[in-house]
Amino acid sequence: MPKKRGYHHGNLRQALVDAALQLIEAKGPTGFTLSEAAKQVGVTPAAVYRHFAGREDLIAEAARQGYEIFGDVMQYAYDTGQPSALAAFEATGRAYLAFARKYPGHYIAMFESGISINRHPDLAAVAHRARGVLDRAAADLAQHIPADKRPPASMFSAHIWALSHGVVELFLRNSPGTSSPFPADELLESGIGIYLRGLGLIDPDR
Amino acid sequence: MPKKRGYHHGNLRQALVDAALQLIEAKGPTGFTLSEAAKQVGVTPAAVYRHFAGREDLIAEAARQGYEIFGDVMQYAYDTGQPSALAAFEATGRAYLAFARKYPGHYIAMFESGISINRHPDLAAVAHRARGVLDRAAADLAQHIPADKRPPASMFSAHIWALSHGVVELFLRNSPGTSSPFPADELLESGIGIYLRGLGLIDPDR
DNA sequence: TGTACATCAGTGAACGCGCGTTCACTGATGTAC
DNA sequence: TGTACATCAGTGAACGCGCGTTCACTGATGTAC
Repeated sequence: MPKKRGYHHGNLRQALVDAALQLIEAKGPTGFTLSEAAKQVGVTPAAVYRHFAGREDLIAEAARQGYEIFGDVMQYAYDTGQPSALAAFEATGRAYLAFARKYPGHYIAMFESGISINRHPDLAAVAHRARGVLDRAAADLAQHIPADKRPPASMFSAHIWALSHGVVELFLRNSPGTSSPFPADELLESGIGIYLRGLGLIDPDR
Repeated sequence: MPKKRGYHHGNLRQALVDAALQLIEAKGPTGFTLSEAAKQVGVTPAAVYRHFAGREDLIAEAARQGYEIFGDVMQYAYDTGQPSALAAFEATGRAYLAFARKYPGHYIAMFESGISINRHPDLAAVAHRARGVLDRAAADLAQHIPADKRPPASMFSAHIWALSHGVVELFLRNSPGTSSPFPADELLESGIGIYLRGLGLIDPDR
């Protein structure tokens, strides 16, 4: 990160996004203000408008970058688990939590900032890509269930997505009075394990 | 609800809570402002301070009432399922979702308003009570698992809580680009079903 | 039943604040010749 | 290499706004005698 070089900043756009992420992480999506992000970067609030249409646009960009990273992380996890459908699926579940832990600012911008994903087409696209990885992992896994008792694959991914999201919201951060009884990873891991056993995909005695 | 009777309102305190809940439901926890709640009730912003210490105090009261209702709903569901531990457990899961659907304002105040539950002791107490019902249902259920392969009961309740919360956040409301593939109830119901099967508590062929 | 008075529950004006946003501007940078 | 000029990326002052909160006040209500 280059020191400020007088009048011109050099990479103000990204610096603003980074500042926004930092503020969001520190104070929540509400705590972040355009002016404060500008101040943190050492720039006048008006300068922001050279790069973004406004406050929401800046948050949207932060979220977009988050979905980009999220998609990559999920894809990498999926690839790592291959060729085992089971391993790939478990890996994506773990990756979800890892992402939330490692990129809390992005996570909040994506899921808790109240951003309307459908108002920014590119945001919707990149979000869809990330979601697609989990869907594919679920579809692969569904192949291993006898067709007659096979629930739709998108249902799996929805279940796992919901479980992961709930674990993050309730147990990763210190949410509503949650004196977390277990570490979040362990909770998610065991939850997914029991779920997969319920699908008949894991030996009950494993 | 009595018409405004001139100078004195009659039940301003509760009217303000109701207005806050309505605003929170309509615009999210951020959208709610003290002044607007006062205006909606037909009263000066200053009048609010006769009844609440300030903005956060008002939200806290809304959340408190939410936890009160939530606790009742969960308790009722638990009782309804008795004496079957399984039925009671499933009922509480369903009750979670029903509560979120029926009382969205309360739900948001409780879980998404960023309220710090530990700053208001009575809030913590009433939240703890609600949580306790789910814990008890899980403990009852754990009795039916052979002791040597029985995971701690608080883990169940955490799993179910997380799954329920995730379903609400992602699929009940129209959250981040969620073109919900399934109704939330169905999703939660099936998820819990698979989970319980994974615990060996439901016949695989049921 | 009537009156005096204490208490309660509002008013309305004012405040300071920080926000998002705009505007005309100017300093720095890049480029054509 | 040097100069003129267009373009870019900032400044800084100003704005209107609605917020949360305070204050001295006043109208309405309840109660004691």
